[in-house]
Formats: sequence, C-alpha cells, structure tokens
Amino acid sequence: MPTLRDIIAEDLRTQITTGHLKPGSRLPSEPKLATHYKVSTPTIRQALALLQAEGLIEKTHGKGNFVRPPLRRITYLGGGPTLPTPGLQISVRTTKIRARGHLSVLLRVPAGSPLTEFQCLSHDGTSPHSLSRVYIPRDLTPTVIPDESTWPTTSAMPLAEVEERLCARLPTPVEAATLRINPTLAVLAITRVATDTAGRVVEAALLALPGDRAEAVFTTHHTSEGRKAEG
Amino acid sequence: MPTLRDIIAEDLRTQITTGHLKPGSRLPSEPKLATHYKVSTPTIRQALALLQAEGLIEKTHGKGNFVRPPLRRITYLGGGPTLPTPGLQISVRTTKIRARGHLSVLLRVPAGSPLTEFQCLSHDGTSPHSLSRVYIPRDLTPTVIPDESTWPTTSAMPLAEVEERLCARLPTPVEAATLRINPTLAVLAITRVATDTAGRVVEAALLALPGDRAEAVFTTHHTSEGRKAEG
DNA sequence: CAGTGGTCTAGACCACGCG
DNA sequence: GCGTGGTCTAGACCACTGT
Repeated sequence: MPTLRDIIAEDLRTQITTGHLKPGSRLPSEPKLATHYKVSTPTIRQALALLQAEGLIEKTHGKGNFVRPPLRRITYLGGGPTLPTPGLQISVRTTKIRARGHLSVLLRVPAGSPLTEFQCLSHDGTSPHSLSRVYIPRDLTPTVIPDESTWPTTSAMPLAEVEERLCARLPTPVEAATLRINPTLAVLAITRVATDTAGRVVEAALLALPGDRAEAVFTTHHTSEGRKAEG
Repeated sequence: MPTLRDIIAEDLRTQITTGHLKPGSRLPSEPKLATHYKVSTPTIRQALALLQAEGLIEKTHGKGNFVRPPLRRITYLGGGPTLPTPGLQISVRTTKIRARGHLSVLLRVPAGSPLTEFQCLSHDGTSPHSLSRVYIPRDLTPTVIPDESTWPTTSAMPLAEVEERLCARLPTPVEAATLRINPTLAVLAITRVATDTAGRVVEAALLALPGDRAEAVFTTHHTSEGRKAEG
C-alpha cells in the first residue's frame, strides 16, 4: 500500500540514483516540489524525510535539500573497545558524578558510587558524527588520559567480556540538535558494557549514532566447531 | 529545544511511567487529547509517535491508543545462526530465484546463480515479530528442512565467520504493513552473511525487526589478552 | 452504524543562512 | 531582506473496528 509520500519518494529516488540529480546539487524548494507533484508541503516533507533516512539527501535549514555525495557511512565496529578513527575531531567533557538509577544497574555498583563521566562528541569535518557518554567507576582510574586523539577507555585492563545492545530509537531533543538530525528520524543507540576478568564492570557506554548515515558491524569468528547455542 | 510535541510526550510519559495510566488501558481519543492540550491533532499524533517509538504505547487503527503492558522486547542474539525462539509461530515461504545485483555481491556468486529464498514471518501470538529473507546458494542444500519449528539455516555446515551489519532505517511500505508498524518509525535492519571454513558464503539474511520493540545483543568473549585492533 | 486512527490539504508563523 | 526549511493549525476524507 504505497502512499503519496512513497510514490513521490520513489520518483525522486530514481532521479538521484540514475544520476539525473547530481550529488551535491540542490533540489527545488519544498513549495516548488509541492506544486510540481500537486501535493501539499507536508506531504513533500514526508517524502524527503524518507530519502533523508536512506542517506540520499541532506537537509539544511535556510539553505535547502541537497543530494548527498556517495555516502561515507559511519561504521561502528563491535566486539571491543572503540578505537579512534583517523580524521575525526573528538571533544571530550569530563565530569564527576555519582551512580544512580539505570547507571548503577548497568555498572553493577551501589547507588551513590563515584563515577567519571566522559561526554564525547565527534565530528567528521563539520558534520557531527557520534555522541557518547562513557561511565567508568572512579576507582578504576583510566591509565590512558582521554584527549583529542584517544577514546576514553580503560583499555589497559584485561577485558573479559563486552556486551553491546543495539536498538533504533528516536533522538532526544538535545541529541537531535547536537547531531543535527531530523528529530522524527531514528538514531542507532548502542549500550556497551565491558567486564574484566574478575567480573567487574569496567566501563559502560551509551552511544547515539545518526541513523541516516551510521551502521554497526559485528564479526564473529568461529573456531573449529560452530557454537551450538547462546541464550 | 523541546517542542510542543516533546512537552506533550513528556507529560503523557510521566503519566504512564508513574502508573497514572495503567497498562492495557486506552488513552483518550486523539481529538480529545488535542482539545485537552490545546493543540491540533497532527501535533498530538507526533507526540504519540514518540511514545510509540519508545514502546510505551500501541496504536490500533479503529480502536485507539493503548498503554503497552511492560514491554517484552524482541531480542536478536548476534554472533551465530539464529535459533528458534520458543513460543513463536513462524511461517516460511520458499522460492527459487537467481542472484542479481546486491544479492550476488553479498553471496559472492556470479549474477544468475541459482538461489533458494526463504521468506520468513514470525509472530508472537497475534503481534508480528520479525520479517526476514534468507538466501542460500542452491548447491548448498540445507540439511535441515525449514518448517514451523526451525529457522532456515545451513547450521550443519562448519561456519567460520559471521558478519552482521545493523542499521536503523524506515520500513518499506510492505514491511510497515506486514509488521503493522508506523511507516514513519524505524526498523532495526540486520544483514547477516555467514561464511564457511572454505571462505564460501553459505547464507545471507536480511532481517527487519520492528524498532519500537526490538533490540540486538552481541556478546564478545575475550581470551587472555584483549584484542588490540580490528579494522 | 458510530467512533477511531491514517492520510492529506492549504495555509500561518518562526528560525536559519546568505547577500 | 529574502528565500529557505521547521513547526504548527484546523480542518477534510478515507479505512478500520466495534455494535
């Protein structure tokens, strides 16, 4: 059951993928598109939101809608501590807080335990890339000082297990503003919990990646025999 | 920068989480909510879409908006062949097709190669659960016949590597209709490629999970020393 | 049938980017 | 100042669910 929005999106999509609309070029303004397709502007905007979610176009308030150059996707590599990606500007804000609610559950520490919080925002040039908050128990002082070139992590610790939970959810208002994404489009949210060999939670990280240009990749290597069950 | 929609969603959210609105109960109709909050119905609907994306409410066309009972999330376990989850009805449709375009790239076979396609739709009671298409080269005949109780997979093969790519994207019109989700809300899309010890691609699977109630979990076990780099 | 949500209309008003 | 997209309005019409 394709709706008007789907039909219009499909038409623009083929114009983009066939090269009829060149990367970087601006689309006609929304009122003009509305006139052309004989629909109202909200319907046009819904069609554009679809293309935006696919990473085909970029919207810029006050400028217009642009065909996105062949997409360089943001790739999150799972299975271990996130490593700094070359060519990325990272700003970190460090604060000292105390565990409460959801956090104390994640880190398996009593409420009120001292934590260090790293609020990280990474940019790829001018475009926001990812937003993350990393929590580390205060007594596990990171041996690596987080700065522009390294990601906060207690990577010197012997990690035993990393669990990553992913879901698609809508951004909070501040996430939408910070990542400069459409607040009606999803982010890829990742909750990562790292445990050391003693079973202690060493780090919990909450990441939000813009859904229109991010993906997460997990590679599992199997030894001689495939594992039969897990959960 | 919270908008009207965010403010209304926040108000309803606290009413739900504090138990002021009981699970299973119906919310006032959208026009009534619009009158109560002194906004138009589209604004109310945006606020409700937010709550829906959080899994707090369920919308049913012709009936109303309902507070969702404490959410039983759909959990996708990464890192290996998906196993049948107890208490799930799975319907499978098998067709014979030939590789082309994206599929031949994924499976690393020449265009035109014979494939078997399994289209799977799983239900949890009456609520759609996941939609998946699994592709297997025709010459790798599955030793397990896919039926209601097993998931199609060549699990008898010695798998060497499984790669899973996740992203958040909007559903196609058929996905939205099949999973009965809001077409403006994201699905969690997973592309899984399994390789055997000989380096052959044994299976490619395209999964779509409803974003309002699904999550994916990946657990990585590290041996004595943490791995330093990957990609 | 009446009541509900789903889609769409034709605007208004504000905020942003640029000359 | 002008053109752009972002938010919101106050409806209309259709499709679905129940009685």
